[in-house]
Amino acid sequence: MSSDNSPTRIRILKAAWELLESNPGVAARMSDIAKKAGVSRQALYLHFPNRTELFIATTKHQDEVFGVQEMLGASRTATTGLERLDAFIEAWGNYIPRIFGVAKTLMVMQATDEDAARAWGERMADMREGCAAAIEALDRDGALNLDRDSATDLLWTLLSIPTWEHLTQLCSWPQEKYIAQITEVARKTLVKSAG
Amino acid sequence: MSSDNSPTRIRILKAAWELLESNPGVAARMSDIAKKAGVSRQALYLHFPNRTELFIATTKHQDEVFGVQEMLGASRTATTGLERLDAFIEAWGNYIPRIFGVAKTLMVMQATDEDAARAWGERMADMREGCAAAIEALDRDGALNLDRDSATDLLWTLLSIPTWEHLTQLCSWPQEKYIAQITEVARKTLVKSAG
DNA sequence: TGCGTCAATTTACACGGTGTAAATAAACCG
DNA sequence: CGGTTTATTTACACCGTGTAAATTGACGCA
Repeated sequence: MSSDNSPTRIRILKAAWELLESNPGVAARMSDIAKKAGVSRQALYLHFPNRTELFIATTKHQDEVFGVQEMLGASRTATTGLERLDAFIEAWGNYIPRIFGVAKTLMVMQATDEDAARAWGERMADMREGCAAAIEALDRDGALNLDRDSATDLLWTLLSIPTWEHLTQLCSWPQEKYIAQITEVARKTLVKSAG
Repeated sequence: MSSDNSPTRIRILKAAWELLESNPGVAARMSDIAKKAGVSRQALYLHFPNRTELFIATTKHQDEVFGVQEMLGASRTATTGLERLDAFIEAWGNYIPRIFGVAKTLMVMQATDEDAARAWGERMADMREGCAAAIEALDRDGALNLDRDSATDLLWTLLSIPTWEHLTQLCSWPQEKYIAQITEVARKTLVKSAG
């Protein structure tokens, strides 16, 4: 899926990735990334048109390495809607911490950079598809408490990265507590007469 | 509460405020603010040490003008815990759109600027107090479903600005729907056997 | 050996935005 | 009138991004 697999390109992506991860949202400078990749600053521009595109490429590379598609696809094998909801929350919820560093950076850049906003928007739209599918499964079971759109929006928000950040970083909830509580909230608000 | 009330200082704050509001998160440049305030760029530095402090002062000024304290205090007059929860959600939830422009800017700057992070953190800590008070009232009624801390964290997250932004901006929920649904979620997850 | 080419390096520079500094002007007040 | 405050103008240092150009080194190939 990547247009170029030259080893230095990969080295650069890895360097960017590590820097963003160690300092989420702060958006490392080009010179930092270059140094970490063992490459001159100008060399970065041989592989990426600008800083924003480098970061976008970093997220895409990350998705490739981790295989988001397969991961989220797993939840599709669940039989009942409720099982599927749980599986999706667990799959996505446990994926967030792995991508948080890069994701946060792109989220922050979104405010000032149109390309970053577009890239981030697409990524979140993909995620919403997963929410919609889980909600649909619930609805087919006749277990949905709300209209589909509202339910999808709500689940989408519950599973958003800022929500994860708020609970695990600001409130210092351990990851397991986050998963457990979000699952609880989702069930109580979305599933008909369920605890 | 403000240390200086010179008319130009106020004009500058108002200009910054309007600019941030019309373009949330993008962080207007000093020259833009100066132009809007009808003042030279350098004059800004006579009133504020730097850009970050100007924005921090802008939020404080805003809180003064709007009177957050009184607004949130109103929810304290409710008798039962449930009424109080509802009142708090409505008060704060309807306050968010008024401050969103400036708030978002500070949130974005938080990532790169320590002073902004500190100021924003304090503001959010204040808000958490309100959540804690509402939860406490619920608990006194014996109507709380969770331990106090977890419940407070959850309500705090539910009422966070990113959550509001996600639902009203990304999902284009009207403000009333936001209030109604958040109230619903809060009740279902926090209040013992309530719909 | 020599040529072309590709990747990367070095050096230099333009641009935009922040913040500092200094000299000047205008308004106000005693 | 002189002093103080407030703001203005101009200039500049600094930093980070992105563009450009000249240079080097390695590789394959005839």
